[in-house]
Amino acid sequence: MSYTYEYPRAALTVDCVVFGLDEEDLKVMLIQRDLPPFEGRWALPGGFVHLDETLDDAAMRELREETGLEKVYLEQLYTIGTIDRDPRERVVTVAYYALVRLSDHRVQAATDAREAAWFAIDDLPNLAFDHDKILAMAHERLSGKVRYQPIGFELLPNKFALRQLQHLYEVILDRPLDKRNFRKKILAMDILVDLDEVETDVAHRAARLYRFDKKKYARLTKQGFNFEI
Amino acid sequence: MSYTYEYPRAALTVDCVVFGLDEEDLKVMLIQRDLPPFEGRWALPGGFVHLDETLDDAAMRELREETGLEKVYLEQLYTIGTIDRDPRERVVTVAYYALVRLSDHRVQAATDAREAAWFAIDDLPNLAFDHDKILAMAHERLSGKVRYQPIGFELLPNKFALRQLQHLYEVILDRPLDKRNFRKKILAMDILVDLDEVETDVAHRAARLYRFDKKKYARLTKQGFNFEI
DNA sequence: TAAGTTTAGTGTGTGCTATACACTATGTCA
DNA sequence: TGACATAGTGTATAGCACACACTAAACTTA
Repeated sequence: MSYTYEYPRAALTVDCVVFGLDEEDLKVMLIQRDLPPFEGRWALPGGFVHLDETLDDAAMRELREETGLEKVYLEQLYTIGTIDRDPRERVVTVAYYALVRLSDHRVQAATDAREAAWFAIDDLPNLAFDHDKILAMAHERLSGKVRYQPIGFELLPNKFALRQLQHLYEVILDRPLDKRNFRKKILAMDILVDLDEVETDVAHRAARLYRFDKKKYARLTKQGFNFEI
Repeated sequence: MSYTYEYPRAALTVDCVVFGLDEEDLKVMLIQRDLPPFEGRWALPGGFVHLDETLDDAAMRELREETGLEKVYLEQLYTIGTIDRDPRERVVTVAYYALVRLSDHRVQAATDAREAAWFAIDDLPNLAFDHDKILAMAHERLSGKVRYQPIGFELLPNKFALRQLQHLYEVILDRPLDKRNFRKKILAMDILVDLDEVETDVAHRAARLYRFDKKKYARLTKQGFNFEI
């Protein structure tokens, strides 16, 4: 089967920058290419957009197929149309970034035989295509957005301690935050639910657990409240 | 001439939301379609991406061809891949928004015979395709971005009075601002150059003229300064 | 030329918010 | 039971956001 058009057309792909957070670093999931070009190099998960799916759907499908991830927070980042970004032909890619809870989605192997792995954001391998640029753009967007949108919670387990939340912001914003001021600020927003539970299996005093209250946040937002760290 | 591919491909277009500001309102430039579908309806300027041009270039070219505008501030907005957004076939569009100085670019007729005209943002006609949604998205982006990036100056003449600048923010943010606080804030940023000139041909006390100092702004930004209105 | 009209241009006080900063409480482990 | 590790808490200060009203200057018109 083949398809013919009056004018030449670019191929359209999606690529995903998948962020995860562990006790140490901000991480990114990469897959190892098993085909030329850039065979053997690490790359962002992604692939061609089908004609019967939206761009968002394509991004989700590729994530599922290549990394086994499902139901993650996904947001469009930017569309890159540099002419020679793919050595084979003109390929325009719609870049997305995703936030996943490493605690839930334990480092899974890719379902379709390619190697998939997490890399610390400041210890990345050489990447295929212009994926380093896309990744840098995603990182920048995340750092910017996390301060005025409560998307950070997408990286934490549903139940989390305030220390974990603070750690998240310290890692993403790359600067230390004052514990007392941080707690004051976040609790004053009144968007967390105190679960009346504490951590278990920790070798020290256990911290209280909270969860992010999406509904309350939505309500407050309608009343003009602005999230900001 | 025709082009054949192994898999079907979406058509790729760019569409531009062009903002301008006059003494009254925030305006948008639209063109009247002279071909089906939506023949006769108003639409965003835009068209197909050629294979030998980047997306940015395509957006600039379409703007030039359809509205006569050149050297305007142009920024990518979002890529829309809804499946049935064009009744003919699958069309993915990369939306841009542009800011132009109405003072420089006097309302020009389109160069390629289509009608082009400015519309006040809150008095728009029915638009073709999903252009109303794209326009709303652009408006939202502009309102958000104008507060923490000095892009508003792209809508003003190079020499402007503080009243005009304040008016710009009042129109875009859709709320009144206090004159003294506004002046204090903007002058304290130290990103304007006092030109030691005054308005002419006004029927009242003439205001001093300023211009935005791009270089100074860049320098300050490197030192951690953050623009904010 | 005087009065009227229109916009330019200016300063202060008050309350809130950001920030800096250090100790006690509680649980685990040896 | 003592050492260790992290949880959890309050206050003081400085700077910033915001509210607020009058005088100055230029032109217009009677």
